Amino acid sequence: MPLDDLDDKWSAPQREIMNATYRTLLEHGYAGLSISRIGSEYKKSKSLIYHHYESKEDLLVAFLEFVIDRFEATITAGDRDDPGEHLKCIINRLLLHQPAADQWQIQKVLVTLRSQAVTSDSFREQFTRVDDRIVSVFSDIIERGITVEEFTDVDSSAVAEHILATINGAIYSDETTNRKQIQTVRTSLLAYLNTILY
Amino acid sequence: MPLDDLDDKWSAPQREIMNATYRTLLEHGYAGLSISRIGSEYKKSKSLIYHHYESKEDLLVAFLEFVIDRFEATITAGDRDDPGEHLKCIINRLLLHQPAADQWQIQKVLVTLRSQAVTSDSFREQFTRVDDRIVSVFSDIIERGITVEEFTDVDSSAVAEHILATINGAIYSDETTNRKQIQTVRTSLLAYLNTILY
DNA sequence: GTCTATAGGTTGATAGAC
DNA sequence: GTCTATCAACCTATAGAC
Repeated sequence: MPLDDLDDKWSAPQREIMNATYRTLLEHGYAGLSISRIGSEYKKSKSLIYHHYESKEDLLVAFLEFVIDRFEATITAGDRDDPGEHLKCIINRLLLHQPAADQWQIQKVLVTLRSQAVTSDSFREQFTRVDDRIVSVFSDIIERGITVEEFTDVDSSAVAEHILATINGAIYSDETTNRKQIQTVRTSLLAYLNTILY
Repeated sequence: MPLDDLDDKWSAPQREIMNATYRTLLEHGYAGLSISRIGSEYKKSKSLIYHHYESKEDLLVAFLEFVIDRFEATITAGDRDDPGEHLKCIINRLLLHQPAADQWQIQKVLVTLRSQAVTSDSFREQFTRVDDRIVSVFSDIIERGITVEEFTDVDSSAVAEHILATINGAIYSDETTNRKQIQTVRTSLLAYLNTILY
C-alpha cells in the first residue's frame, strides 16, 4: 500500500490515538502501556478511547497493523531499474539511520511489539507475514538479477533469508544495546553480497 | 563462569524463585509477569518472595543475571584446538536446536527480556555486555586462526560483528515468527565463512 | 463526541502472627 | 521461613450526563 493511501484508511481521531499509543509505548515500554497513559498522551479523556476501540486488545491489534503498514511502505518504495542498486537501496533504507526528518522511530516500536510475538499467536502471525514479505521482495530482486545476467546463479531464497537475518539482527542489537555496530554490519553485508552475486 | 559454579552462586530458594519466574515469563510474557503469578508458580506464598528480594525490580535484575549466566556458559564451553572447528561449534550451539534435553528454552526468555532494553537503561547495559562478550569470543578465535595461518587475513572484529548480527537475527526471527528459516541461515552463514576465511 | 464518576479486579508491597 | 490479611494505587471497562 502506498504511503499516501494510508491516511484514508484511518480516521483523524484514530490516527491521533495511534500516535498517542506510539508515544506512550516509547516512553513506558509495552509493560507500561495502559489505556490511562494513552489517554494522557491523547489530549482527551481516556474513556473516549472506548468510543473508537472496543477493548485494549482491539486497540493493540489496530496499532500493530498501523505500524506494520508504515514499515512496509518503507521497504516497497524506491524501485530501481538495476537489481544490484535496488537491493543496496533497500538495505541502506533499513540500516542507514535517516536524519531527524523521520520522527517515527519505527524500528524501536517494531522491536518492542515483536517481542510480544513470543507469547502471542496473533502477533506472531503478523510478524511471520512481515518477514515473508521482505524475503519475497529480496528474492524477487535477486531472481531478476539472475535473469538479466547481472548476478551469478545463486539460491535466491537462501540468500534472501541470510540478508534478512543479518539485517534483523543488526537492527535488533542496535535498539537493545549501546553498541554502534550497525554501520560495520552494513558495510560487511554489502561486501558479502558483492562477493557472492557477481 | 563454568556451569558447575552457577549453583553455588544462588541459594536453593533463590533458584526455585528464578525457575518460577522463568515459567511465568514463558506463559504470560513480560507484561503479564507479576509477583502474584510468580508466587503461584513458586509453591509458597507470594509474600515470601519479599523475604528473598526487596522489590520486583530487584528480583528482575537478579533474574536477568541468572539467565545471562546460563547463556554465557553455553558460548564459552566446547573449546577446540582448530579455530575453524571452534567457530563452527559455537555457531551450531547457538543455531542448532538442542533436543528436548535442554528444558531451558533460554532463547525465548532472552528475546523477551532483551526487548525491555529498548526502554530500560539497566537492561540495555546488560545486553551490551552480552553482545560485547560474544563478539570478543568470535574475534579472538578468528585472530588465532589468522595467526596459525589457517584463515586469511580478514578484519576479525568486522567479521565477528557480522556473524553475531546474523545469528541474533536468525534466533530473533525464529522466536517471533512461524517461519522455519534457522537451518537455511545456518547453512548459508557457514558457507559464507568458508568463502571468506579460507 | 466528550466528559465525570465509578465499578470490580489486580498490582506491588507491608504488617504481624506463628 | 511461612503464612493470612490488608493497604493504597492502578488497571480495564462501563454508565450516564451533556
